[in-house]
Amino acid sequence: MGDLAALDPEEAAFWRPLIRIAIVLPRALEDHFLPDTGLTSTDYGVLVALSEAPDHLLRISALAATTALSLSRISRVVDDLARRGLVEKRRCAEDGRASNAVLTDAGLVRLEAAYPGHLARVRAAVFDHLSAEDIRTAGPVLARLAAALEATPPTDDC
Amino acid sequence: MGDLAALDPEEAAFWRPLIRIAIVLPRALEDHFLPDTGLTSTDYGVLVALSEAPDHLLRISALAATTALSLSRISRVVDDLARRGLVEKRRCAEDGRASNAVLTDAGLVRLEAAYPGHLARVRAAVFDHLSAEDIRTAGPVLARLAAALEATPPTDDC
DNA sequence: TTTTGCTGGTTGCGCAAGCAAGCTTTCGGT
DNA sequence: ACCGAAAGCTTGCTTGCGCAACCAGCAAAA
Repeated sequence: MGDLAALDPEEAAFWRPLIRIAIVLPRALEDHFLPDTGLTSTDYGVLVALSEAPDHLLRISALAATTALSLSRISRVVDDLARRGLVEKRRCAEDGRASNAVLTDAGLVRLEAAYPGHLARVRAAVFDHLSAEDIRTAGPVLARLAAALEATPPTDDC
Repeated sequence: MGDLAALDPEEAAFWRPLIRIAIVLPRALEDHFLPDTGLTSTDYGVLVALSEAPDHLLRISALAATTALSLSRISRVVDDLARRGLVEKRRCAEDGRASNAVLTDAGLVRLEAAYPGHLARVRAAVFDHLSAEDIRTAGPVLARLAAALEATPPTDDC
């Protein structure tokens, strides 16, 4: 939703599409997740994060950070995935407060089954509409922006 | 959340930051809305849409489209804004089924009060971290992508 | 003019998600 | 060894949101 007046035209031409994408893209992908795979996009994100972790194992809190979800939400999502057998929840040996989530074989199978369809959706939604040149030029800019957003939390001044 | 394996490196370097931004950016902005302005970012979006419309007036359904929200959601949001006096809801004269939402003076005042703070947040979150060059090169790519996303709804094939 | 169907919007309900408070385990200081 | 504080979740409650079912007004056919 725009401000525009006080952004110069080039900023506005960057900003407008950006928030629009941020709003529309996730929904566009999400819509097909449950029907196609029996997984929420959140579920999928958790499974992906685990699949990329050493030993397919992550702390609950690490999972919250990498998925950008709250601790409370992750707690419930992991419980749910555990009940469905896609993940196992283990009390951490060296710290009795902590828990680890581990990807089960069933979870990996499920993830691999979901992957191709998801990839096809991503291509259809995004890459089919952009040239290689587009991707090469905009990629680094997006990377810088993403990095900046990750770093913001500390003491947000005015 | 990533796929990566089957995306080539440049695609992955575009995709990864993009979904991350789509997830993190809206939350980063949203967090300050309510405390700062007494408005949800959704409320704000509705007020902006009205402020840009001729006569500060839009059909409920048009509002749903421009804010990318469901009809049911918009219906409730507008009711709420109306109860708070920021918007007026009028039965449409030439079509008895339809309703129009009109921005009230109080609504405009509220919007103008919220604007500078929001703009500052946007600058702090986004533009402070990007060069003019970044904005100029990535803007058109984002515009193309946004346009493609708007156009997708009709019969999503494989 | 009545009936059938469509369009615009609203309401009932369920789900995802966050916040705040709570519980347990650990750690640092004494 | 003990006590207070902090870390790492978990649980209760509230909110934002969409879907599906619904109702009212219009429109086209009968």
